[in-house]
Parts: sequence; C-alpha cells; structure tokens
Amino acid sequence: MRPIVIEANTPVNAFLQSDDAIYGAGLDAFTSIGSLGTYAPKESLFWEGDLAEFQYRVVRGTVCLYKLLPDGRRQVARFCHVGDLIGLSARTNYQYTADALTDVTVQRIRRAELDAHMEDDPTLRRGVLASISEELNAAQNQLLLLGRKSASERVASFLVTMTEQAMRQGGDGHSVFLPMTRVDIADYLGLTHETVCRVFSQLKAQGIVRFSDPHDVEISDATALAVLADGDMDTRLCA
Amino acid sequence: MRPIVIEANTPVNAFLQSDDAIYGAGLDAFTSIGSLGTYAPKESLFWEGDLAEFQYRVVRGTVCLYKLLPDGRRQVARFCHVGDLIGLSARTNYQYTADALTDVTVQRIRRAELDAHMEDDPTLRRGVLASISEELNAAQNQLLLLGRKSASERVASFLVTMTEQAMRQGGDGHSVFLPMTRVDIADYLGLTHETVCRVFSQLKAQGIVRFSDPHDVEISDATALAVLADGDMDTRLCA
DNA sequence: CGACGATTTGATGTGTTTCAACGAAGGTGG
DNA sequence: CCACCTTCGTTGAAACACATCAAATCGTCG
Repeated sequence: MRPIVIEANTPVNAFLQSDDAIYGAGLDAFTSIGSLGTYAPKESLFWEGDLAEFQYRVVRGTVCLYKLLPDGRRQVARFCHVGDLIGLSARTNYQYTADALTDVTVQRIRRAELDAHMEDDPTLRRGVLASISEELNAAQNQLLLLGRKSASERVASFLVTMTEQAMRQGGDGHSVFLPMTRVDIADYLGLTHETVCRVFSQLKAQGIVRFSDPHDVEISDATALAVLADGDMDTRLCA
Repeated sequence: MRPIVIEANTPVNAFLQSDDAIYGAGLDAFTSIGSLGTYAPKESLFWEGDLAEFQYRVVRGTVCLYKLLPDGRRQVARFCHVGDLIGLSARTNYQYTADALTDVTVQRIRRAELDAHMEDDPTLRRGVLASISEELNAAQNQLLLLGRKSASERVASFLVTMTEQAMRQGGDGHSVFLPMTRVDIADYLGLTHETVCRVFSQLKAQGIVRFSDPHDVEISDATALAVLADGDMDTRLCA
C-alpha cells in the first residue's frame, strides 16, 4: 500500500533544461497569460477528483499522472515533459492525480481564460487540439503495450520512448536520464518494480544498455532495443 | 495468427437502433455535410497507416478500433457505438484499423471540410473537443484496467461499461447485447478468449449474470458486478 | 448432411508476481 | 561526526494467475 503523503524534503534529481528547448506551436497563450508555479519532487499539482480549476504546461522538470484503485494499486497514465499540456479535459474535475517527479516549473492558466482565448485564437485552438490528440495517440500505443506486450518488450518500448523524448529536448540519443524511480516505471508499464529491475539487468547482460547509475542509461544498441520493443525494424532510432 | 481478410458474408447480428437515439451536442455538421456509408460485419472502414481522408460518426451498429503487432498480436483500443466519432487526430494517417462488427452506418466527412466548419462553428468545435477528450478519458481508464486489474475485474468492468453504454442508448440496464465475439472482448481486455469464457462462467455460477445466448447478457446483480469491477461501491449501476 | 467458426471446459505450462533478503545512498538526530 | 533510519535498487526462491494446448459441443450455412 503506497502512502498518500506529500513530502517536500527528498533528493532532487538535477534535470534542468534550458527554456529555449520549449516547443509547442501556437501555445503562446500559456506564456502570455499563464502564471508560473513551481513544485518540489513528490509535491502534487492536483488530485484526482479535484475541481479542475487550472490547466498546465510544463516548463521544466517531469510530472507523473496516475490513477489509483481503492486498494492502492496504481497506474501511471503518462510522464509529462517540457512542453506537455496537463489537465485538458471537458470534465469539471481532474481525472487523475499529478505529482512532480523532479523540481518542476509550470505555466498555469485558468480553464475559463484558456477557453476564452481559444475562442479568439485559431492557432491556439489548433495547438490545443493537436496536443490532446497526440496525448490520445500515446495512450492508444500504451494500451497495446499494456494489453499485449511482454515485460521485456514493455521495458524496451519505454526506453525507446524516453530516448525519443530526450532527443526532442536536444539529447544525443545515447545517454538518457530517467527522472522516475523503478516503482514509477513499473506502475507505468503495468509490472512490478522487481520485474523492471530484472529486465534492466537482462538488457545490461546483453550489452544493449549500460547504467552509470540507476537514473542514467546509456543506449549501446538502439537497434536491438527497437527490435525488442516492437518485434520490428522500422524505427527512427537505428544506429 | 489472425488472418487479415475482409469477408462480407458473415452472420449478421441484428443490432438495430432507432435514429432518434443518436446523441452528441453540436455535431450537426456531420449530419448536414457528411455522406452516409454502410459496412457489413468484418468490413474495414480503414486500416492503420492509411491516409486519413475522412472522419466518421457512427449512426448505427458497432465499430472496433485496434492495433496489431508485427506477429499478429492484437489490442482493441475501443468499441465505437452510436454517436461516437472516429478518426479524429492531428496525424495525416490513421493510427489504428477500424472494422465493422455489425451492420454499420456512418456519416463520413472529409477532414478538410470538418476543419473548415470548425473554424466557423464554435459549437461544433466544442463538440469535437468534448468528444476527443472523453475518448482520452476512456483510454486512461482502460490503461488502469490493462495495467492493474485482474481478469475478473476486467470482465466485470467491461460488462459495467457495456451496460452504461446500453442505458445511454435507451436500454433498461438489465439485458445487454454484446455485438462482439469472445476474441474481440479478449483483445480489448488484454486476455485470451478462453479466460474471458471462464470468467463469464464464474459470473454465471455466482448468479451475477445470465446468458440466454453468447451475445445476450442479463445482469442479475449489478451491485456485485460493480464491486468486482472496482473493489468499490460508488456506482451508478446499483440495483 | 458435412464443414466451419465460435464457444466452452479441462489439463498443463510458464512468465510474472509475491515474498524475502541484502546493499547502497542520503537524510536525520544525537 | 557518526549511528540510525528510511528509501531505493537489486537479486533469489517459491507461488500463482493466466496462457497455452487440446478437445468436445453447438449453431449456422452451403
């Protein structure tokens, strides 16, 4: 049973990113009318069921969105990185909890304000629609992962996705930082943290990845990883 | 290995619904500018990877959206019922395949046309945004199901969802028609068809459901089903 | 009537979970 | 500054839920 406690005094994973790495076409409204907020690791931006007053855009750090079952089982729906929007929904209440994994900076904007701006700004509208539709896309890929992939395939897919993410933020595609814990990864992949560990160890033994420490992966064989992830070769990650 | 074949001559599950059961606020554009299309069971509306020329709205019948892995493993992302929109995405290509499960009627609208209408019609915009955001919501609930629920919980959740769906279409909440096969259900729930069968049999043995035939469930104990689905009592289905 | 697909049930196998133990790192308090 | 404690990560052994393999039944259609 995972305790539902907010603790502010935890090890801070240095995961700084330059502001110029922010992307997201047509989402300037967040910059111009949003207010900045900062959160320490393990702080919650909001809880599932809360009135959805704000919508967010990540400026720095990583946020984890998840749902809980009554008995404490947890499913992470998404890790949000720089540029991602959080809290878009037609519902009046948040449908998941959002926790900061690292030191996080967000632009916060009131729903009503965003809605008003969207009425006037076709570019913003398209940006928001594109963002939510990409989110849906990612969720559907995750359905395939959770419903049909083996443990190794899930972990490999996760590493491929994290690598792509890192490259969008200017990474070289070889060294990737994982801001989340093994438990977070497990709850994202529908596994236990022990299984995630074991697969990481297998991948190390096969010479596909190397860990300088638990949060720093080096991708030694991106092709092998991509094949493992999909049973398929057509990927943008081939060495 | 599931053969990728379109067959038009298959048993037709009578799943007629009156047109007045159609819902969806602000989506009249589909009615006014869309053209009607009909599909026989097992016919495909489109394939994953196809150029996404049209967007669809279901008028009659049930459509099944799914993704395949290279080795044939399948994950059903969604069953689309009357009123649901299909093919909304910022991508230029479809991200999944869409098959008719029953005789299906859809309103078909060209992407460019829908986009143009959305520029002019705030109500349509809100309707589309609400639809896609509900779709995202459903997908996130399915992530929790696939990542963290047991076989019995998955099947119970499925029956609860199907019952709610039937009630939105005017059903009484006791008798529910399941247009899909056991394999479809299994591929939706991340199980095998044998496991789905066994859980159905357990539920029958526990007096929670009754089957007059494999496609017609009678929900005898909606409360028990809801508890099984979530380990929780707060549901709209309680007898 | 015979063939085929869908459903159901049984027997067996296995991938992942569960339970357990240990080590490393970091923060806290004496 | 050091002992203590907690969290996180890792690995091993055992248990289990579900998958796999197999076979029988049923309904439908040609």
